[in-house]
Amino acid sequence: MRVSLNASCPFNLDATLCCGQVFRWDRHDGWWYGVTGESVLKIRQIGDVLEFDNANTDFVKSYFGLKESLPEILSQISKDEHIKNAVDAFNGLRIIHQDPWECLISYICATYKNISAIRKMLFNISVKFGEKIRYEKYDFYTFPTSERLAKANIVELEDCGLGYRAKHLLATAKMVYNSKFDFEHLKQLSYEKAKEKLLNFSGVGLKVADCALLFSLEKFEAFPVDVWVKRAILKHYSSHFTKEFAEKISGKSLTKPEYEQLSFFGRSYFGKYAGYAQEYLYHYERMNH
DNA sequence: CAAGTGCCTTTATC
DNA sequence: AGATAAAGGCACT
Repeated sequence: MRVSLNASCPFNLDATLCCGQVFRWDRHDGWWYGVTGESVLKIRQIGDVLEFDNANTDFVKSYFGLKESLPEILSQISKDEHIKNAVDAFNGLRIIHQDPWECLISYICATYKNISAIRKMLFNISVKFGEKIRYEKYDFYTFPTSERLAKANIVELEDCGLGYRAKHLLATAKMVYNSKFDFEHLKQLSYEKAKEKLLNFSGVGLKVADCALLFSLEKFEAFPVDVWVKRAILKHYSSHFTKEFAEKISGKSLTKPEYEQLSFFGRSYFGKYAGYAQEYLYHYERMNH
């Protein structure tokens, strides 16, 4: 399948898959392979042409956020020179519409880990608890269902390299499975209400909730603040805070009120697409630190 | 090479 | 309410 992207629909597949929002995509021979739902999606971008196999066009457009008007979003968040530089560097980076269950579990695993470690944990979980799919010459695994993870035992999960995250993952899987939790319903709630619901899960604090809201529940005002975003804010937006506050939060992890303050700054300064600004700042900071 | 640091933080306990 | 310590393990220096 081929789709031509016109000038009003900028897209950068590599940046979108490399910027650390998703963890289960791999590149082989110039093509990206990832499991979405029950099947493997194979995709590459040559110039303004998107080529893919094993998926329909509507799904691809919706998964990669191609239905949002990126030029409109980028013009809304381009409030200053620094964000404009980040946007220019990675123009076409889009927020992926991930599966909410997989996204929540991924970011529970992500606490206090780096991206390569997160990828390993999620790979291990998928191999052990997911279904194998053979596609071309590679093996892939579906992301395990809440039922499968709810029925796992804690040692099996720890063996996936999860450490203390194993108990949070298990507790959340049990809550989701036993209550038949409806993630789709969260999309209809306000950012605040949906966040409140997510915070009830074990292993889900402000940062993890913001990631799930932004990357899978279409709450584009969510502004997750991790160490990289904190650094970017201190470097380029410190004038929005007192000198004492900036000094206090540098070089240590954030307390709850400190997190709230930074995240609130992001939402009010960048507006309703603050999450896009966050992702450009995050990626730009990581690539240029 | 050993040891230290950092990692897309949350929770339990004061 | 708000601060503090503890919680895998691995990659990188």
